[in-house]
Amino acid sequence: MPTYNPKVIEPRWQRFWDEHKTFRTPDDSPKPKLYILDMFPYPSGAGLHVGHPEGYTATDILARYRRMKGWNVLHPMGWDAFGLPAEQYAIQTGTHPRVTTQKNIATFRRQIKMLGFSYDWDREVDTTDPGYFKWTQWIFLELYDTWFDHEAGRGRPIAELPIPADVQAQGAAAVRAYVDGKRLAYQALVPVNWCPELGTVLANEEVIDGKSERGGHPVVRMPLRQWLLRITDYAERLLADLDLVQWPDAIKKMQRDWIGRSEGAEVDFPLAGDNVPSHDRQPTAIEDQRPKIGNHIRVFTTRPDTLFGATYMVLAPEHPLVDRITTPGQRQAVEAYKAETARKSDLERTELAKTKTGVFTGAYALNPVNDEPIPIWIADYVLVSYGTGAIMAVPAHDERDFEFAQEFRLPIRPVVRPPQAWFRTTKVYNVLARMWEDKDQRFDADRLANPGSTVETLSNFELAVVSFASRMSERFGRNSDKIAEQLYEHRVELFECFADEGAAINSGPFDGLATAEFKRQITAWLAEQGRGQRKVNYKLRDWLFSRQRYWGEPFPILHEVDAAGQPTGAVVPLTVAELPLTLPELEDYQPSGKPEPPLGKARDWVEVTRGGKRYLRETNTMPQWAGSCWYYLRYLDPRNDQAFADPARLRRWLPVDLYVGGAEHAVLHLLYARFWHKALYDRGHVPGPEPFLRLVNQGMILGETEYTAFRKANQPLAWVSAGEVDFDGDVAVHKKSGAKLELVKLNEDQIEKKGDSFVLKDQPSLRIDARAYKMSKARGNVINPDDVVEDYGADSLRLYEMFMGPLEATKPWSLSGVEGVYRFLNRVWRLAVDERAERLTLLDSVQDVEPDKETLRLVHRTIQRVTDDLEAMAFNTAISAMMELTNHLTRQTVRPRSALRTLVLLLSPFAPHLAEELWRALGGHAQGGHAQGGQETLAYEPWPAYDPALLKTDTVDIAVQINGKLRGVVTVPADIDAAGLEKLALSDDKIRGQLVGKTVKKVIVVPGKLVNIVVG
RNA sequence: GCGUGGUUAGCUCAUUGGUAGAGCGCUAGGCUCAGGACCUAGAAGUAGUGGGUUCAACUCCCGCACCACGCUCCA
Repeated sequence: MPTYNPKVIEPRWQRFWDEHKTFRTPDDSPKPKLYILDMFPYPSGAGLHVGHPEGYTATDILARYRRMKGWNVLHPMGWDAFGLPAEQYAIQTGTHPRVTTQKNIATFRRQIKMLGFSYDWDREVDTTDPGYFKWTQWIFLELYDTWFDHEAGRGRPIAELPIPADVQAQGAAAVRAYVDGKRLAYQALVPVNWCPELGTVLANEEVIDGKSERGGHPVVRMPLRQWLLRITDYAERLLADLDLVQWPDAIKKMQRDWIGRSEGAEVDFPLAGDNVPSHDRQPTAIEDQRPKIGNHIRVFTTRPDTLFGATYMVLAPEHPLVDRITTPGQRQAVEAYKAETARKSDLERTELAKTKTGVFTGAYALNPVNDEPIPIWIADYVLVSYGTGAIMAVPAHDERDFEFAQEFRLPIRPVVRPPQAWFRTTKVYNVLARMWEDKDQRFDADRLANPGSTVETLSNFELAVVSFASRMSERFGRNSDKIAEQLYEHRVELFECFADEGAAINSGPFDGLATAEFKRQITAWLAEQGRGQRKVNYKLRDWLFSRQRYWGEPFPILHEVDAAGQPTGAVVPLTVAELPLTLPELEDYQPSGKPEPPLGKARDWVEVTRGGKRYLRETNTMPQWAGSCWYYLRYLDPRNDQAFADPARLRRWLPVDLYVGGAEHAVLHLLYARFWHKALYDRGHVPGPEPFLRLVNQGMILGETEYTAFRKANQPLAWVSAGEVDFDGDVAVHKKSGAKLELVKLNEDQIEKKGDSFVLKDQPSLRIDARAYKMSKARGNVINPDDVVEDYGADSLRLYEMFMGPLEATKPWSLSGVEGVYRFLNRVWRLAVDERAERLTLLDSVQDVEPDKETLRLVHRTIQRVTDDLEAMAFNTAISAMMELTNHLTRQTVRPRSALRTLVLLLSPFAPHLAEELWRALGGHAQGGHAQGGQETLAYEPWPAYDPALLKTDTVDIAVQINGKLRGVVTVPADIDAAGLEKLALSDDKIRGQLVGKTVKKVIVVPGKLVNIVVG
């Protein structure tokens, strides 16, 4: 056993930590608290991936480090175990998802424990455990019981919702509808992303380019009754409170973009003519989700200052007004266009956006600022889901409207005068400049007067500019700025679209106003006239919260039915005492192929009679996000069956001090969790407004770098250089010929670096492709952590994952890198242990002596570097520092025990098994007796401290530059002053020789660093 | 198309505007029957590219190229 054998020591220490509950976290410790959280995994059937241990190792290192620094660290782990794969497996095999899930959890738990993480396993949670989802359901009921008071800016109990008198007057049903329309959890008939393949609807966020995020199945849109969560009510606070957290700027930006706040105005354009039905009915609560219907078209604009430039309007093809306003003559064209749009997937709608399409409805609206009739079109570049689903088009000042107007020859009216700087970048300005110069007489007035001579030398564009400019020059001379301005006002079609801010023109009484001021005034005017109002719009949509699946949390909701079995619309929530509502057992999990949830098959479960009334249970289930929205709260009190967590514990541990996970959750999970947290906060259940104080995203780990050469198919010698190839990782195409090329995978020893690319060793003129790819089964480059642990041990895997590079970076896996850190751990082992001994014995060279000066300095320097690097989460450089110290100590024939003990403590958060073993060999704790785990573990040893006085050296090497070029190095006492340093540098033989015959103009002295002599 | 981050030794990365470094890998020698491991020594750099600021630029500013990630008709 004297050689380093992770297979023996790692399981032994894991058992030790388990049996002694070394990492159990007391809730009542006097030490300062620290909550270090990992994003818990979805336990898939494929087992742990090397990406998981990356973040988990980083947090484990910090947790272990902080414990040694005297903090009471909460570091838990659990399972996000509801979700599609287990259910898909059930459909295929008939195995209950619970069985599959428990099996997968067992695998994940084994794999994670095998890596020696210091979790408090007494706090393990599982989102599929009824004891857990009881409280997921409870939180849903809290949301159901909450409305958002926009005046107060916070959620309040539904009992406090004021009911308007006119609603009250309409009776109980109206009041119920009104209240239900205000709840944070509400039902609506909404167009959903129905995925026939998966048998479920998906959230917008789960649909990418018209396909499901998981599996890439096609998605179609259809209306369905759904549960939604009113996250949009919290948009403002979700945005503002980003200022309260220490997250990467990139993630904050992604959340801001996702919320997509824009300020502007809603403006009503009255419909012109008599093609509008005069009756106007109250929209129902469900219709309230859709654009307003009335005798006007309501639009949202961020540029109300351009209202005078609105020359047409566009409705989304799905806009409810379309059918009502379309004139008989246009109906056929409109219907055809609508059908065409409906056929297109979202992907096609955006990809084919190169040329704008649309159809005139035949109807007109009146511009509210000047009562001018403008045509109403439909076009798919207007989205029904954003704003009001309708726009006013200002082609002069909006790129999309500009393109559309050009396509359909609609009028363009400039209402904003661009600044001079912009004019100077235009083609018009360029023509004007050439016209004044007129080197080649092309713009000569006499020749212009004679049409025959100009046609072939001037383009139509030039001709238009020139003819207008020559008239203008009577008034403005050769002032291009003035003339361009005039041209813009009268011949705007000669310009590109200008979408920025400027001064108002062609806007009646508002002419001359700057954009910002114009916006203020026109918005006030619109409000006064009852034609519009200030409006803040969000890209964020309400959160579609139901899934037509089996393996998810059932909604704790009953729908009342009448004697005929038809729903009355009344909804009754379960009481807390009735929770958890568990899933019924099913015979089969096969989706029906229709959007009816599988739970509907469990009739006994669905049909409920209470108090003489009949009810049906809600058969939708919650999405996977639900359980992960609040798991960090449950860790604080995982077995509590009276509350989701004890308030005192919530106060003690929140917020999470550090949250580490993949950037793929940058928007969805983190936004949803923040939303729930804020709702809970408003209802007084959690102590602060934000759940996660600090967030760090680990980067992705790619497969090993692959080297690929290309050659023409069936021509073994017809190589093609990588520069001439379009290669996406799978298919290579010859740029010139368009021919598909054959790929040849190369080994590292077949290639070499030449310049900034790799070439074939045998044929150095042939460049090859070198890149690393995402790990995937299809590519066959997946690394299994089990294999790495089997071959090198958990400590090597941990250390390597941290040594690969900065935590946040994307980086390729390298087997030789793993071997490198494994050899490093072997060297550390051999620093202390006699490999030839039968039992664990220290080498004779390990002695109780004072370290020499250099060793002592290096030890303290290493403590400083490792400590600073840990604070900065720069694990890779910390490891590098320990390697340097190890290499130094290896060279010593006498190794001071104290130096080794320090190294072992520094290394212990990274490679805890090896460190524990060596710590024990080196004598363990001097006094003995620890609060937790006894004296036999180093887990609570004080972290080494360094003495700044010991970091200093007696002498330093100073660079001497002449005119900024290094010309010599002088060794001087470390504490020399500037004057002394200058004198020493100037008197250095080498430097004196260089200065012969030159005048010293200036000497720059930076004590401790360098001397720069500037000569003439 | 827009935004963010990046480009330093073969690889992965360090480098408060002041002498370009580390680890791994590589090469040679030692040890070994040999290989591996180990020990010793060594080579390896126009800091992507072009400008600017400065006594001095890898570092600050601007342009370009390439890579990664995010957003993408959001009115």
